[in-house]
Amino acid sequence: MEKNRALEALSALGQDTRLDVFRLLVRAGPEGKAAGEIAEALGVRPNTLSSNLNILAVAGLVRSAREGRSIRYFANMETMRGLLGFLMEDCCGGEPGACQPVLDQITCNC
Amino acid sequence: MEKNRALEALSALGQDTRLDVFRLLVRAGPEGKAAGEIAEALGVRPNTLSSNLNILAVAGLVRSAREGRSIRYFANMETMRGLLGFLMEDCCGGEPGACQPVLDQITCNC
DNA sequence: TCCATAATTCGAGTATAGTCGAATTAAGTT
DNA sequence: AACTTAATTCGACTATACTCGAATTATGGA
Repeated sequence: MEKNRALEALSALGQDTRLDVFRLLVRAGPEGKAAGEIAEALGVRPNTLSSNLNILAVAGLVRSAREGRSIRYFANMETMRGLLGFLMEDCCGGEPGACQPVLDQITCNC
Repeated sequence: MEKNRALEALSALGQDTRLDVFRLLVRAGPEGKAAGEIAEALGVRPNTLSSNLNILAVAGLVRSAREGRSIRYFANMETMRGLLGFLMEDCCGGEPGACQPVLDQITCNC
């Protein structure tokens, strides 16, 4: 991932509502959630949510698919992957092995 | 890492100059870099840099140590570790194993 | 002590981001 | 076609973030 894409993703996630939205979608998994469901779950107005969803979409962190009159949103793990990779680039500069403890931390319970 | 700390770190990194500073310090490794060196390397004014360094420090992403009349800054990998862990929390919601490709991506050349 | 250098703090100006109400588009229903 | 519901777009307002020049603090040297 190039720097500008990473920057876009980071600043997209660095905002209260959007971080909530993204995490909600990550937890929702491949089923995703409709915009209305997200709005209700998080207690944000539809138009505000729409604006934030768009920012996440432009950043590549979510994608959407129409489903009847709803639009369903999904977390895009591909971009997440690129972002984490970017953040760890050159992590060992000067001290080989410095990043191992960092990597060890990242485990999940699946 | 709790959400507010993650949010602080993400929005700190979601800004052009600060992302550059952080990555520079990550690459600098345990030797770190003096504020003046950073300012020169990135071509930012000392006071602007100072403000940005402070934001990174409050977010826990860098720490500093005085050295003569310079102040030397270091990337704080501990916080980085917490942040990555936070972002991957619940990553498998709904689809066990969904996060494995994400984790596989994060390797470094050390 | 006086001066020079490194970095920070302060205050102001500008730009950007976030939210809102209202209007609009899109899809399904009757 | 007229109506309802879901979501988005639009325009305006407010708050926050970023950067800057000037002044200040802190350290080391003459």
